Amino acid sequence: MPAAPLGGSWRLSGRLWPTLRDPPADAEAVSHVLMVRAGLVRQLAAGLYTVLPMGLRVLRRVEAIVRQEMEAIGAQEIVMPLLHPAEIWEATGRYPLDEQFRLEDRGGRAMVLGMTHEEIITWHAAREIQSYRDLPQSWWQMHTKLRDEPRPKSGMLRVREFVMKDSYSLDRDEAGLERSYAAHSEAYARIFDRCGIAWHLVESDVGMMGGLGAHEFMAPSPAGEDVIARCPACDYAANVELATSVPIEPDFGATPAEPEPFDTPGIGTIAELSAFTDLPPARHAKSVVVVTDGGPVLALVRGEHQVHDTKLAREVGPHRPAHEEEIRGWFGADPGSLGPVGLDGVRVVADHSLAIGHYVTGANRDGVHLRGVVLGRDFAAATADLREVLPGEACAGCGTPLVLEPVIEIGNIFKLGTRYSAALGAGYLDADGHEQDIIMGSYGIGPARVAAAAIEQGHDEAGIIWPRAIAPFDVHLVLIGAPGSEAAGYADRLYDELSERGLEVLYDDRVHTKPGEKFVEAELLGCPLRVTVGKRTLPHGPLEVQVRRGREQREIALGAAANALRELWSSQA
RNA sequence: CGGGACGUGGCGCAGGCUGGUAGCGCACCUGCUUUGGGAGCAGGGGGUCGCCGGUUCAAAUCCGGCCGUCCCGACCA
Repeated sequence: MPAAPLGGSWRLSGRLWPTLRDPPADAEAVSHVLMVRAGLVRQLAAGLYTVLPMGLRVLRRVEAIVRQEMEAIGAQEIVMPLLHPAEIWEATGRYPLDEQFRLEDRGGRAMVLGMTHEEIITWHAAREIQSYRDLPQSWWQMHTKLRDEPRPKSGMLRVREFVMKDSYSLDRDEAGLERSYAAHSEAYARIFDRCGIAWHLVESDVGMMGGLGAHEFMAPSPAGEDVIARCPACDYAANVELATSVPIEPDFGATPAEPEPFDTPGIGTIAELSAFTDLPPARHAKSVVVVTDGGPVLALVRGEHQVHDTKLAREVGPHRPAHEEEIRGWFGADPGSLGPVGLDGVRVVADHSLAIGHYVTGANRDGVHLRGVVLGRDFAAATADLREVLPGEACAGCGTPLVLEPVIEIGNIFKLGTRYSAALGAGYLDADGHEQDIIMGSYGIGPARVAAAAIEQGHDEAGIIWPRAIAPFDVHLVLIGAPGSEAAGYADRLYDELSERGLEVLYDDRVHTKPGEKFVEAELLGCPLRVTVGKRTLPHGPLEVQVRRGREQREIALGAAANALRELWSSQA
């Protein structure tokens, strides 16, 4: 049987299916171009898309797979409002988030459009869950989220309004959370496998969700906004926001007894400095100045590394880059000659890698640097993981060089713990009669992103190549011949026979469309099999079949053609 | 939010410097021909040139402001 039969078969004539010959001017991402050209979606405004009938079929198939796998782990489907009273969000401190759409009702009551539903789920849990006997629970919905994104982009990959499958687990204790978390993780793995998408499970930052830990499901694609570091040998994989590695150590030579100043006229960047000193970038320490609520912070990484903002934020909290005037005031020098030695009133945080070796740093005097600077001896600093992993650095687990690759985030899972239940009073009485906070988890999938990722991973110059499970149709049947012709009669019968065998068929029975146009549009849409029925091969056959992936031509005998097509369909990815 | 680009029939674009009654391709309508890879010929319909203001006898074109969309950097299904 088809993976997710849903919409039934269609005759194409009279349907809304507007395809475009040219790529839209404002589309860049492959999935964006193809979704618009193939008549799946139309843009209303930045980050807002209308899903057309053909696109909706794809989403429905993804959703059906998600729904089956949610049912399979015992999660229960509900639907929550999109419009929320603001005070629920105030209770968890997330009301001021920039992504929140805010509005008032006619009575002046502050409301928000839901960007996610942790608060609402927890609010209900606080009322419906009384006893440890009521736990565990998993509740989920397939519903719209609204986010005032700073920058919608790449078509359906980053939008302001989208449907999310979001589920929430409620448990008595952390062991229960671990079970719910694992159940969701395994369900997600099945979902993405069934959708025919290549993916990696990676460790991730908890971000705005907060909580105890998180993972993301990442689909490799050049169009991706995230980057993961992955070990080809063991199973280590993490978002670069979190990834660690063993850096490649330079040869430090002997450590000088004390820092030695030297003139570096006009030197500003690590590259210039490295050329000037004839030492590799790894022998230098890079100074990055940010401003936090608690004042200026100097972040130090080795010259070949970049400070990763999320990592720095975990250490020092929210921050912004310092202005040049501020830097002059604190350091007495311009950016380019900054360093940690002899600093007063500036907190210094160094990457772990600086604990070994001695380094060239700025001397906090314009045009002067120090060589032989040693952490702990010449300056004091906390060490932390601040740097972004570089490709080729060793996996901390097994030593194999890591690979970095761009990815699309298609799903995520969070161990929330008690952050929301504590804030909203969602507790239960345990077996001893003690009040406990519910331990929560939250789990999201964006079906439209799954579809977009499938296109990013499956396309050629002619158009989309859908994985069979989420293609809009299983078979694209192209009739070449007028109504009443022998070809039309045969195509009508084949349409019925294929449909009876559980295949969903798009029957291109349009009368005023040229054969060439039908072929081109079929390849643009990208269903797994295209069958052509025309007088060229009738009445004796064979049927011409094109396998979309690779555009390979096959011939199928007329007798038992429907069964043969079903077999061929079953063999597709 | 910082930086860049672009807004001209449904779609893709030209015109703009050098102001003078808006053009091309596709799509659409009618007719004939055509019917296996986005058909041919003929005829036809459709645009306050993003908006507001300014300069000018005259503005798609020059100037100013605003709005919108996309791309690059800081944020997330």
